[in-house]
Amino acid sequence: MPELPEVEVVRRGIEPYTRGFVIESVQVFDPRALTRHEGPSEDFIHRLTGSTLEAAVRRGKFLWLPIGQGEALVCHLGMSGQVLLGEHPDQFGPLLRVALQLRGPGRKDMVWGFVDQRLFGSLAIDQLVDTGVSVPAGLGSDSSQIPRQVAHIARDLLDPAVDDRQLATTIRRKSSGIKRVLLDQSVLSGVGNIYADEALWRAKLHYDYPAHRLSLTKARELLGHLRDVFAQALEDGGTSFDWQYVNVNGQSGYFSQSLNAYGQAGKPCPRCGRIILREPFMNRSSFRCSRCQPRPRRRVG
DNA sequence: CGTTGGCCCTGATCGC
DNA sequence: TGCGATCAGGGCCAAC
Repeated sequence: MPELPEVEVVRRGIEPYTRGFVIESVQVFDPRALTRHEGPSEDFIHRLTGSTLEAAVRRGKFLWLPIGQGEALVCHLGMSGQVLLGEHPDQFGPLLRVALQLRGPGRKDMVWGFVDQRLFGSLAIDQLVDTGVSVPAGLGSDSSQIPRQVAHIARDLLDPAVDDRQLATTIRRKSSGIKRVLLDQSVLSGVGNIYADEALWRAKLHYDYPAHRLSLTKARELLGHLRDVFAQALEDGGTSFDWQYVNVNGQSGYFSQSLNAYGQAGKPCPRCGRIILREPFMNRSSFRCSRCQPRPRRRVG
């Protein structure tokens, strides 16, 4: 379940193999991995073949690699996507959906493998459009251009252009529960189920706590917790909840060993010792401490 | 317009 | 051993 830290680990992993690397050939083993691409597989292959990668840029959970001509290869890992680097497509296993053969300047050839079990991830070629502001659109490039299909995605908490006070104000204008707001990629990006639960645990907030009832201070504190959780996960090389997430070198992350709430149902809260609960939330699960994160009371009147 | 609920997709795992 | 049920959840979109 790659979220911002895992995607950033992937970005850093592939970055040394982008600028100046030419895509010699493209193999699409399963066109369902191209659902974000407007057009058939042949179009994807044709537009990518012979192009030169310029950078590896990330905003939230979206990655894109500009290829010139105002276009970029856009990559979203979905739930189970992986980007693997190797020497031959055969080494990536049966879940390999797309392979790119790369030739680097003065280096031997290499293969970029897109592996995805559940097919929620995908690759696409998309037009780069102006964001309308001069600051970089994402991490990894100075360009202020962004793929059209990523334009509606908000900046993330590792983006220096994010103003916490302004973001906290935006959050406080929402009428939804706080977790739903954190997961809304048009408010802020990069947060998924795992890091939302971890940050809410640190902030001692229930997932249904109304966002508009947060004080400005509390909202900003929550953003700080999210940033801390991201930073710790990045240090650890990304969370790996199961074998599905492997970083670009094929190594599993291990932040999952330091999770306080997510996936800890039935275990004692590391802070107070009360049991961690698992509850249905938006067709998935939410984990919280039964004491530290009590269900909010209805406001009287 | 803001908000909300449901759907997509597959393979690992579990229970019988 | 076989097989159906269950589960994982990000992003999108229809509906309210």
